[in-house]
Amino acid sequence: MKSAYLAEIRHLDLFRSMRDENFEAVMRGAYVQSFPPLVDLIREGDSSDFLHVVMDGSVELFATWTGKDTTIGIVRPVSTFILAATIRSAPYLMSARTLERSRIVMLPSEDVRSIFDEDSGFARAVVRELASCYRASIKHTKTLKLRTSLERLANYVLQESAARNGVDAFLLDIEKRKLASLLGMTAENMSRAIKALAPYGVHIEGNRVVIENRPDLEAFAKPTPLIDDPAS
Amino acid sequence: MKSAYLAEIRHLDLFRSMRDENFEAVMRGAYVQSFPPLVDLIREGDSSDFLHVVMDGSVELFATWTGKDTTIGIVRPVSTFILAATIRSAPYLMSARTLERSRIVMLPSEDVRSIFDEDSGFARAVVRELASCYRASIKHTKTLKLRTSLERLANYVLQESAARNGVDAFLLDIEKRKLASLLGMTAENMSRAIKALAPYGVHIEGNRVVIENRPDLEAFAKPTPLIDDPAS
DNA sequence: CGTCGAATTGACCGCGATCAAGGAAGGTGG
DNA sequence: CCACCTTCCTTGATCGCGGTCAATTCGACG
Repeated sequence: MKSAYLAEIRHLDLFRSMRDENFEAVMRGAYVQSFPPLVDLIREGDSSDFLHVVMDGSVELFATWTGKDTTIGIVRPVSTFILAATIRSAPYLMSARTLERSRIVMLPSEDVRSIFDEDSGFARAVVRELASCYRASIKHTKTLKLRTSLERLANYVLQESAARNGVDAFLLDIEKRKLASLLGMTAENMSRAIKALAPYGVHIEGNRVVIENRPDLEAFAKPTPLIDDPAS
Repeated sequence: MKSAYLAEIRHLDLFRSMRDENFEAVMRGAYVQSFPPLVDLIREGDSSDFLHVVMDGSVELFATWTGKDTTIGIVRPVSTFILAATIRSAPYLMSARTLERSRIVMLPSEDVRSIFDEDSGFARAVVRELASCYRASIKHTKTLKLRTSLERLANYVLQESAARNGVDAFLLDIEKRKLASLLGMTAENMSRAIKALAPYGVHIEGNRVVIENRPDLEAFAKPTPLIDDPAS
């Protein structure tokens, strides 16, 4: 594996505080693979053979039931996914597919579990990571159950802006239909929601988002750190 | 604190594998308190001062936004709640209130965190617990986004039956309006959903549930372990 | 260009929310 | 012991958000 990747992975919260020897051990069994867009990486129900790390590109996590499917999240570099299944040796609850050409590092789950058992620094990092994932999932539940689709979209726009240091204009980095699914609505309804947001000072054309009246938008969206702050 | 409580807590997955000295240390700062029904134990946004353990009674976890509120989960003896906030020293994402007269053990968060830092057995137990919470939350998201309210109710009935060794008749241990909120619907809609379930072989009168035709119910509910199995 | 998938738009429908009223059950006090 | 009250549950009528179906339009790419 390229040493540039090794360094990047080493700097992830998850791997930063583990001992050198253990990091090297877990990386010995790792391999990198490059995938075209729309490749299924894992399927829900499968057993967890690898912990995945996204180095480049992006990966969609989604779930399926009786033919329908819904987007649960998007994973961007550099971060891991399906850590919980790896730790619990349990079947994946979500499927994953690449959205664009992506480079993925795969760490054998068994290696991760055995290092986890003997490196307390790593174990603590895993705890922090899982606590974050759990809290993110609770926030997702809250926005789904407490807000209308229009409110969810408005808060999404504010979140994306905040993630870019509060700029008022930016590009959506996700297909609208994926965003619709993530926010729990249909693609058609997303189109209408985008129009319906204009009176509150947001204009979206193609993938270009412009916030023209932030006070109005915030008055409508009523964001709260207890739902919308990705940290905390 | 009564030693009976100590023994029960000691047998929780979370505390089972920590060293004796550490268990005693974290229990020294603990205290037990008995609450009447409908007492607010914590409020979302507050900082996490205590890890709570429900010994008797039941506790509702719920979240609020702009006046509305929704039930996220019900905690029954013997288990803990808001572990993630404790570990991350982050504000609570959910509020908690007693549903009935309840006995709660409260462990100072700071003690939990410091033991967590030095007892790797405990740290691993925390990881397993958090991974479970996270996976449960994902399952909740999946049922919300992929199913209609009637399907959610049907699967809830099957889950409760399974939790009682598959009996065909049992009592709801939660108010219908709470159940409605948990499943993401209104109390009125719950009443109608209960009626609508009768053709599939389920009859609910008061808090008495009777499954009269399990094959029909299962054919309609289409349960899957990837959403409905509380373990895994 | 031509093609294919995404996005948009319109028309319609239905699930579930809301509003309003009535009934059942359980607890309390006279 | 019973009248009363509170609380939850139920039922009916109506509304609207969001889903579905269908038909264009847009846009990226070969």
